[in-house]
Amino acid sequence: MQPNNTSAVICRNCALYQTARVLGLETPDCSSLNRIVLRNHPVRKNEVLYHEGEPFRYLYLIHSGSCISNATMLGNSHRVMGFYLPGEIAGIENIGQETCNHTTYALEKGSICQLDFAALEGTLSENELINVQKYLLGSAAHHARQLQWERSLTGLQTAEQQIAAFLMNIASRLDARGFPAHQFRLPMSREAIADYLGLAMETVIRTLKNLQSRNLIDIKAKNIEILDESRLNSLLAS
Amino acid sequence: MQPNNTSAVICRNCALYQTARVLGLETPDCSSLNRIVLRNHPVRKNEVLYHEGEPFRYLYLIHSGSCISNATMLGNSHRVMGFYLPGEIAGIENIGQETCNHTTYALEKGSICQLDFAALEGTLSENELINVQKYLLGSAAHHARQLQWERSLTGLQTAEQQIAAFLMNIASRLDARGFPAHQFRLPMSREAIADYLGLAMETVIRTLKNLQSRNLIDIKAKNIEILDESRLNSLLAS
DNA sequence: CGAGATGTTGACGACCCTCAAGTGCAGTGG
DNA sequence: CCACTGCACTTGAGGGTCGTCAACATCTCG
Repeated sequence: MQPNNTSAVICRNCALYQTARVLGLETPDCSSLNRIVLRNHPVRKNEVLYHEGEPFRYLYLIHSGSCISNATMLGNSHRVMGFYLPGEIAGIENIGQETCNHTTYALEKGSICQLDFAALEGTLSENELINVQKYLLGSAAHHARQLQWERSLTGLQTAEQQIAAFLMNIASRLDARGFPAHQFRLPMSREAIADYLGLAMETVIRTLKNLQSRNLIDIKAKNIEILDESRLNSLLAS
Repeated sequence: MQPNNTSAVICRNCALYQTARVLGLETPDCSSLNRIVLRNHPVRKNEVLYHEGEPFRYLYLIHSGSCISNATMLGNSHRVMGFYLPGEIAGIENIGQETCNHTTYALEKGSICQLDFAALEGTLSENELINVQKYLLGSAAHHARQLQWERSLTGLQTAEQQIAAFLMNIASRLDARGFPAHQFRLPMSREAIADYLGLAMETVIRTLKNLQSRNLIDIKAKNIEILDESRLNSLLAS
């Protein structure tokens, strides 16, 4: 068997690598987590990670690809609750309750790590458990800050500001994991963006086109390039 | 000194009581937390718990009264980020970073418990620490779910739906801590509600008045009574 | 009691949603 | 290779909701 260099490199982009480091492992191959981690598992487009209402047990660390979360609202309508990009942890908001309250599935082909959260306690030493919990607590708090910031953007602002904020948000999250932040692919449909932001799909399209005509961004289908980050940012300062 | 019955009773309404239980204490007086907890500390109206940018160290468990969080946005404008009601934990979203990113102050006279988060690790036994971390992780995840739900309400809906959702949200949070959920006081100003929801203050006022004229709620100044919960809920199912 | 903060009401206009028609593109089968 | 079908996306016209502005009322507290 050849040395596991490739997955080691991939692992650096993902939250699991951080988790491994917290465990006191210096080797990035995460070997001593193998009992509770399903590593580098491929997922197909539209493959569901977890269903709304099913018992909560696993956290999913996105290696590559991206995911979308949907939830059922009052009146049985559905709503896009969020997106997970490479390196992020899907399912962390389920901690502390019996069942999952979103349905999360892959937007494109990719790979994930599956971490058996329920088995953490029985598997790790007390010291290891403290470190993993500390790490997850930090991640959950980070997630909450992220949501708080996003919540503060919706409603008050114009559609243009919301779209700009959405793009900057995706860019900064990609940047945080070492991916190119000025040229990337929006894996979700225009409709999903609209649903997520609470706008009409037509407004999303018109606004993107308008930003393009002013040379702030360049879009071709799902591929986006941020041409003038500072002007895009200054749109948010109202 | 007389037995500490009153604060023991108060303590049942607050997150600290839960924290004490996780620590394995059967007595609700939280006595063995005293080294890291400042208990039942009175706060005046407008008294600041923590400032944006100052080092993060404490969690604040609201005994009585309520708090509001503000944050500085791009362009030095300010925005209401959230409210904390009795029994909730202010500051939990700061975990994992060096500094606080909101300014949080009391909306009215009340009392709080201050928990020295930084000193948790050195003070508690490994087993106790695991339990406290587990509890805080659950609280942070709960907070994230709450924010996710709130985020999903803003933007898509009409002003009326947002106001209705806001009222139901406050009511359910009060209900969760054993307070009356159909008749309560809105401790924050109309302007703060508007800012929080991303609406104009005038819209908040007009919408509340409209709900009142349809006998869904009754308002006198800051005192609100929910007259028809089911119809109020059905507004959300669009 | 007076002054500033907070809350209320009305008129008008902009932004964005709705509805509807049309375009481009991917996958399928002939 | 080309129609065909379905879906995502695009574009246009019209109307409703809510923000802005301004005047006024009420509350709070020294």
